Amino acid sequence: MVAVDVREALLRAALNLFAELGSRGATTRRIAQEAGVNEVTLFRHFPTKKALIHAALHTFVEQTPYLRLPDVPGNLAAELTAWARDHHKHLYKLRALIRTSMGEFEEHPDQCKQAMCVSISINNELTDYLTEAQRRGLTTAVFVPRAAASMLMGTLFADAMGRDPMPERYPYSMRDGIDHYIHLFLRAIGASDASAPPQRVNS
Amino acid sequence: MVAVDVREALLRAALNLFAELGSRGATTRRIAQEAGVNEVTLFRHFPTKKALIHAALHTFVEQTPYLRLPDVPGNLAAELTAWARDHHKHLYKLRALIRTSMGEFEEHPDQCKQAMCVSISINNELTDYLTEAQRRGLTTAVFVPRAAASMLMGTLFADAMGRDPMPERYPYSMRDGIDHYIHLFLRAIGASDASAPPQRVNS
DNA sequence: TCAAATAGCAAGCAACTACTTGCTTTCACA
DNA sequence: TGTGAAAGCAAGTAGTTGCTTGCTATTTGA
Repeated sequence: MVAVDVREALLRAALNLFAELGSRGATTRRIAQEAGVNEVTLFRHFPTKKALIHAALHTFVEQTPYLRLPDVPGNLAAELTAWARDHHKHLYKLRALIRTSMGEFEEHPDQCKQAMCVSISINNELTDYLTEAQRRGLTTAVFVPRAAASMLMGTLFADAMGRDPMPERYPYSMRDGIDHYIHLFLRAIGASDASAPPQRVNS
Repeated sequence: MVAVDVREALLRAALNLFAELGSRGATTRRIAQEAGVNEVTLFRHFPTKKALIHAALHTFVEQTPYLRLPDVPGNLAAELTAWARDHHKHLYKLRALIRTSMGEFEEHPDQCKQAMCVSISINNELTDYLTEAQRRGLTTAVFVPRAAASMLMGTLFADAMGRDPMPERYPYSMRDGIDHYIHLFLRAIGASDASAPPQRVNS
């Protein structure tokens, strides 16, 4: 096993164990074991456990891709539905990591902010998209784009985070849920084609 | 100091330290110190640390009051605004505890569910309220009450949890934010008085 | 006033933590 | 074939963890 493999194995193991057990629970012994590597080797690649976890979060965040919204809004219903599905899928896949990071905000605010910075740029992008839609007259209602963006993202976020701790709150499937949310959202911003009840959209 | 005081001091200290440091960080030494009590005394009141934290969450959850929605919906805008303000205030006050509980879901799912059960009943109550509003013709749009309830609660939840880790995403005040959310929400469900832009409402 | 309940205190337990040291093994590459 | 980088391994550091033991001081209620 060459050096770069060991490093990557350690980063991946650290990320997985951090997501599952938090930074206190992700011990150097466990990380090394999960990476299939001796614990001493861990300390030869990273000076401290803190540095390892920081690096794990950093490289993960910077590798994370996400679906971009069009610069020029066209079909709001179609574009927002596709975007919401992708964003929700992404949040749901990373739910353990996100929950753990947020849970450690009091103790390690910088580490938490590091993990959350993706969400900030996505929020900015959605805000820009809604502002542009508004400017082009694709929406008829009066609303504050940033607040509307927070509403839609907050809805998707809460759904993705709350689905397994509170299944009672989400008796519908993810797909149906997103259709409902988008339908409500389109009417909230006065998008013209929001009059019909939500229909299945093939993606 | 009589026995009941010691017990309550321990419960309160355990809750605070759990919210701040998680169950791994809330050590029995620290809890005892915060409660102004000897560590041995802690183990005389609670058999294990686990039992103490469980009891702390349990008594806290069952003491938590929350503003009820009217059984019979009248003025949707006024009632939902008052409710949303109260609910958001509550979430924001408990943000550290909620974040920590959710962060430990992978490791202690039952403990997390225990803390989240309040949110489930609130969700049920809001769903009932919206169903009744729909039945009485106070809303003109077609929507699924449970999904709408999740949307509003999700929005408030994400705002309360994300405000301090991501201030960039919430450049408006809590009060203004809630006004915007409610305005959007009322139009989403087709509440008749949702045509005007959001105005300050004295509470 | 006396006994029972409850607290404090000092000490210690075994297990685990992050991290180190010294030495040996493996292996690509020149 | 030999050399240097990188890995493994056994052991040990000092500190922390949940929890216990044995004993003493204080309070409380009959």
